[in-house]
Amino acid sequence: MSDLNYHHLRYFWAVAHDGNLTRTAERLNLSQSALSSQIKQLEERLGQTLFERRGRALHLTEAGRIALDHADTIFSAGKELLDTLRETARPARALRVGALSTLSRNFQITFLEPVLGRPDVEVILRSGSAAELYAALDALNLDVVLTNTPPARDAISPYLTQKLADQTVGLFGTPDRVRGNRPFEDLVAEHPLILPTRDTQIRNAFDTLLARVRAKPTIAAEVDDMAMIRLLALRGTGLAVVPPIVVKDELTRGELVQAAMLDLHELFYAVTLDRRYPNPLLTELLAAAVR
Amino acid sequence: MSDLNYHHLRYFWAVAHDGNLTRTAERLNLSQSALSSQIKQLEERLGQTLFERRGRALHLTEAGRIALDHADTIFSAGKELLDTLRETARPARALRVGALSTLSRNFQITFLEPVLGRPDVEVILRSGSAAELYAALDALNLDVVLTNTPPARDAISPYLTQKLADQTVGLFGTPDRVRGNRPFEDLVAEHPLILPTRDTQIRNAFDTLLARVRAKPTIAAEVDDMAMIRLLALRGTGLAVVPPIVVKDELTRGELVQAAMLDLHELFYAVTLDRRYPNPLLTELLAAAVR
DNA sequence: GACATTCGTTCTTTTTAAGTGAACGATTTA
DNA sequence: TAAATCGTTCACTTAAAAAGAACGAATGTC
Repeated sequence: MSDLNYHHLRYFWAVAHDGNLTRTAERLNLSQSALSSQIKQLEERLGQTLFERRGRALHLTEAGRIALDHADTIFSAGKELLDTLRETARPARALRVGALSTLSRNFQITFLEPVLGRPDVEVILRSGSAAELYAALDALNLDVVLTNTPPARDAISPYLTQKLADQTVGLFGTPDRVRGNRPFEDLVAEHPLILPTRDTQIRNAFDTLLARVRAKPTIAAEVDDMAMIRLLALRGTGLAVVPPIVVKDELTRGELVQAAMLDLHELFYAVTLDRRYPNPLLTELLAAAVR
Repeated sequence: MSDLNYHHLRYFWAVAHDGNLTRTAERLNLSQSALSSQIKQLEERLGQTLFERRGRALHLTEAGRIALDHADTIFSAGKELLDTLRETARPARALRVGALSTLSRNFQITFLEPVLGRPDVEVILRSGSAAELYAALDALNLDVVLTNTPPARDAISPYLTQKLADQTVGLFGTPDRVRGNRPFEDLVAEHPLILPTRDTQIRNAFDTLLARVRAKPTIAAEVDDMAMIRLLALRGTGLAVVPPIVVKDELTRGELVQAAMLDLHELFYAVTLDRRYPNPLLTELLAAAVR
């Protein structure tokens, strides 16, 4: 049975990360001597010096580096224990969701529906750019990021990406603009288009489709916000290139109609960190989304 | 900064694994009340009960299970820290090698050469059957297992297998037995053979070769020990089917000569566990072996 | 080079946490 | 039903953590 003193190890860990004993002591509201003597005791217990005293500075020895690696493991697990129990203990359990600013609100609502309105669940929704959202996910400030552009996949990626939905993309416009059943080529030749901006998968696929039929349409707008695309279509600016969920309500009310369905798909993803103890609410939502 | 008390957590961890507070106290040479009051303090710090008191027994709550999982992580990292530093601190650093009993000693020496004779390195060599060696590897009593038969590969295998050498197999005999340049079919028809036992890759491949030339040789011996094959060849019992490294010295001294080289290969492997902090000596050896 | 400042270490004393043993209540066992 | 067992609480004792002063060595400034 180990009799490592974890209290001493934590002081070592704090000093090792800071590199200066006096400053660490101030930060922890301790005297220098408390730190100094307890790190010394740890060194005696381990049978090796962890710091090389060069001048007034402390430099990690090889043994110190080994100890620091293990201490990182130990104290991050300790932090995660506190965080997890803090959440478990809350009367209202929290689910923190980040969504790309440009992502359909209807889609977000549909995804969150299983937990919305429950008295024991607090949903915290944040929107932002991909970079902002992934930073927050990394900092454990978000449980999940909803996006239509998954992060790059490589061997060292800390992310888990789950596909939630696959929406066929269509052309939509006001009833006066959309008459009868017209071929795609004619539609894009006749009507100005309201397109997503270039850095989206829909846009890329759409441009490919245009190239294939050698079309050179008038582009009325390029917008990075689905809600704005919807509003522009509603005021008659042109035909919108979006998944139907974006304009669901307007379709129901007959304010917008479908001009054509395209052989294009927008995919929706949930991106999470591979956490040892994932938020149970999230597990629940992801399970519901794939049914 | 976390202010979790790891000393309290360790007591909780010990009781949780044992399931009985009194027995745990005895084992740790403490009073019951020391355990009871410190676990109570931990519960207060965490804001949740970790044990449900049913009758006189303690049962883990959900929070208790979460805490136990994290504690397992924490204290196994703590143990590994102690183990690692204990090894690092030894004046003679240890490398524990297991080798299949039947494996060429010359090969073993060649592999270990970079660390043999160094004053700061102690090499511990064990031989045994595959099953014995893998059990010792699993129990962390060995750093590496040298073998000519790698373990089965599957997704949950804890082993890392590295190929070290690829030796072409030949026929070897005493000079009086080996005259001129004879075809393989003639050699095996004329001379009794000294073969590895059936459960080896060499033997399997050799039997296939025999079948291909429709040969029915006289088998003088089937041996599971390379050193014994060498001795039998030396005393003129027949032609030995082995990689040259097995009879390296005898070839140099002219006590044995090569009758033929075969289109057969014996592979040598190093098998290790995927450890977070591998023995540096081993890392060094494996790097040298592939150069 | 002289002097001032800064950093970490050591020592003694004070404060806080860990541990003991007795008493007790609740549960289990025979 | 009585005895045994288990965990909890309390008052007290022991051990560990922490403070503050003194000090030596290194670093920085003029």
